[in-house]
Amino acid sequence: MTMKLNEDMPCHLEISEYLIRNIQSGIFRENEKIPSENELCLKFNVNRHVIRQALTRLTNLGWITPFQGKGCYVNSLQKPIQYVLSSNTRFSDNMENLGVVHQSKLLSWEKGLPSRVEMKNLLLSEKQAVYRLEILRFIEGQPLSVTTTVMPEEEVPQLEIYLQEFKSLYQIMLDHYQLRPVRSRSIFQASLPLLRDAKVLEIPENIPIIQIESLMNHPTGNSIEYSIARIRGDMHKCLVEF
Amino acid sequence: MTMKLNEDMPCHLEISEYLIRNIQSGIFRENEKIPSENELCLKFNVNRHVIRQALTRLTNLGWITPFQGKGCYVNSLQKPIQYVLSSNTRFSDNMENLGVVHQSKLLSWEKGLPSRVEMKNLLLSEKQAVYRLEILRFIEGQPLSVTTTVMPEEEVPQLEIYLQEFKSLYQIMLDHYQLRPVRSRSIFQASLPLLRDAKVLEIPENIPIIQIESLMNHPTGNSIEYSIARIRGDMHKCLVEF
DNA sequence: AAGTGGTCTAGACCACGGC
DNA sequence: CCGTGGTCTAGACCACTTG
Repeated sequence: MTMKLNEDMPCHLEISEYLIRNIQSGIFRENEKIPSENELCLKFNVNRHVIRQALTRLTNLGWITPFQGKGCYVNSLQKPIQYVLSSNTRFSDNMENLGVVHQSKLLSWEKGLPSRVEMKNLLLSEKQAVYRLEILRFIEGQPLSVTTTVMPEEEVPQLEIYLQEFKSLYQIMLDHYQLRPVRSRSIFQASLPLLRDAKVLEIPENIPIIQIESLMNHPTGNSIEYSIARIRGDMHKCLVEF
Repeated sequence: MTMKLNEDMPCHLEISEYLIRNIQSGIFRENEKIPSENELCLKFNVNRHVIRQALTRLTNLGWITPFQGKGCYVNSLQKPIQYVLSSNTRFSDNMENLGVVHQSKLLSWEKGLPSRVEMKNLLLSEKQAVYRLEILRFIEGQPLSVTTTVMPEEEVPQLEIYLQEFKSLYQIMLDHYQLRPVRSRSIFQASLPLLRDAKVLEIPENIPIIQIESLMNHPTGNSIEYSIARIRGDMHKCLVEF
């Protein structure tokens, strides 16, 4: 059973639009396999290369994920979690409030001298060491975000001791340093992930992420934490109230 | 002069990485042409199709833009404008403060009944009509964002009169209705543009955008403006202070 | 007319997954 | 083993830009 196509649009675009409509209308269902490349070749009576062009577009736009040897599967469409950003909220609080299963994992950490940007944001001299942490956060078992967090050593001396059994940065700061940082500003930007971030987030490199650069202060005033979070755009919304 | 390639990576990936490095290091300069497909075929001694795969990736990641009959040109890398979002700032104010040349254009408008979402946000009944505006904003002559703005008719009766010579929505509200809306909340999300938005923004459909859904109130309390802005991620940062 | 990118065909071999 | 997607070749014609 072959399928006719219009003639004003390139064939591969026509086919990708057709497939997208089929996903949107639920004919191809979430997490299920779409027809194989060969089947689509027969259906549309075109060369396999044309089908592959169409499927590449669907992959890039985040509709499907191809698996070698298995087929192309429709991505489960995320209903983004709504995170409330205010001066006092942190990741764990938000997820607790939403009743969402969450988890943090320390990917890596280092102690070193601050970069120019870090010096500027944390008001440090070039000799004041900082801790730099890479934290991966999950909700419902899925990677949601990677965050680079930088703190002056003098605020959290010997932090490595408490990193052995890392569960929540907030908890460490509270339990061992009596610190309760307050958000002073955040900067939002949409972008594409770096290859490294795309890998740990388990997404293709074409999926947009929201980057949130934040500065957290002591309640009394001085900056103690500078972080850059890269968050899957399709899993996350961020609400700010004024 | 041909070029050797490693063997552990697919050839097209290898080539696209090579080209990206060349752009990053400035060997291929901003707004200049990169070698043609045929030249690259000779250089790497591969089929044209392989080169096209590599160039497709570069296009999708926003490095180059192809022009039929001319060649592929390196995109000018944007330094994103930093917009301050607070309860009182609007587009014009921000751009004035930054000393940036800006402009707004009314793409279309309509008067109609509110959707369910609009009713919920603006606290309207299903019989209360709304004005719906599509506004395109430019900075330095380049399209930056498309915004859909919805306002109850009763707040801005006979708005169409003032839309004839549209320059700034804020100005119209202030001059003709003595309204000075205040931002009550915004929701941020990174996503890909709809085809329609990609066209008016003059970007490929793979470039991430930040979507900002805002609710603006009367200083006294009730909601008077509900808007959804879609903004080029590479041209825009949004700062929120707490 | 020559060169560029855009589309499409036909066919080959490989790597991977599941039966 | 077969079917799947991933890579690559060789060649064709078209649409568009430039000289």
